[in-house]
Amino acid sequence: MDQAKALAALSALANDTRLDLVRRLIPAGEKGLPAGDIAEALGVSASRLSFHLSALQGAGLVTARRESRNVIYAVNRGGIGALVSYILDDCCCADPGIRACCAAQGQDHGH
Amino acid sequence: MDQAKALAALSALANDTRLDLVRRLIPAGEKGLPAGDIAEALGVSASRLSFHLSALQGAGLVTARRESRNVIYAVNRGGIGALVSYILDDCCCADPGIRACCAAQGQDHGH
DNA sequence: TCAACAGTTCATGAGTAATTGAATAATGGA
DNA sequence: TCCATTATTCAATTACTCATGAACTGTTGA
Repeated sequence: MDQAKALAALSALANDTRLDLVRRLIPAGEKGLPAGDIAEALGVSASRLSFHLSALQGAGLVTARRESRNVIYAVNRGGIGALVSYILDDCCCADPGIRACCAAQGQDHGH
Repeated sequence: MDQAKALAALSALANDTRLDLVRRLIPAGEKGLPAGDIAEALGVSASRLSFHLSALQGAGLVTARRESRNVIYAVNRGGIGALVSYILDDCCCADPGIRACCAAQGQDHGH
């Protein structure tokens, strides 16, 4: 991942609706969710949802596939992982302090 | 970290100049760097630099302290760590696939 | 083929972010 | 005190992001 792609991914995540969107898609895993279901769950208009989903898709954070009338969106774990790696390794020069700091939170005693 | 703070941090990182800024500040550690040195290193005007540094500071990603005529900026490892934790744990529901995916890159065989 | 359904795209307008250069602090030395 | 240094703030401009609703595309079943 280069800086341009990282920037696209960061910009994609830097939005309330899109952060909610990712949070909804994660539990659905590879199976994904139809756009309509997501729209209803989040209480967001279809066009607005489409706008935000394509932002996430353009940034490589979600995938889309058509199934009959529905378009199914699923989170792209690799894309999110690559972004986190970029932040930790490229941007933060693999600083051990930062990695330790966020590894700690992920386990038990979140500070 | 709540979503509003995560959003502020993501927005702060979602910018070319500010990403470069973080990359410059990391090696300097707690000691930090004077604004003027950073401006020169990045080839950015003083006012523009000040603008971007205060964006990072507002998001809790860097700290600033005055030392005589200089203002010294240093990266806030805890702030960046908290953001990464938020992405991995809150937003991605601690999905093991994503954490594995970015832990792998940080070690040896980055895919 | 026609109508209903599921999503996307487009046009508009409102709000926000970024760049530039000039003006304004704040500090330290002569 | 006066001046040079260092950095921030302000005003103006430009560009971008987002929300909204209408129009459009693609798909299915009657």
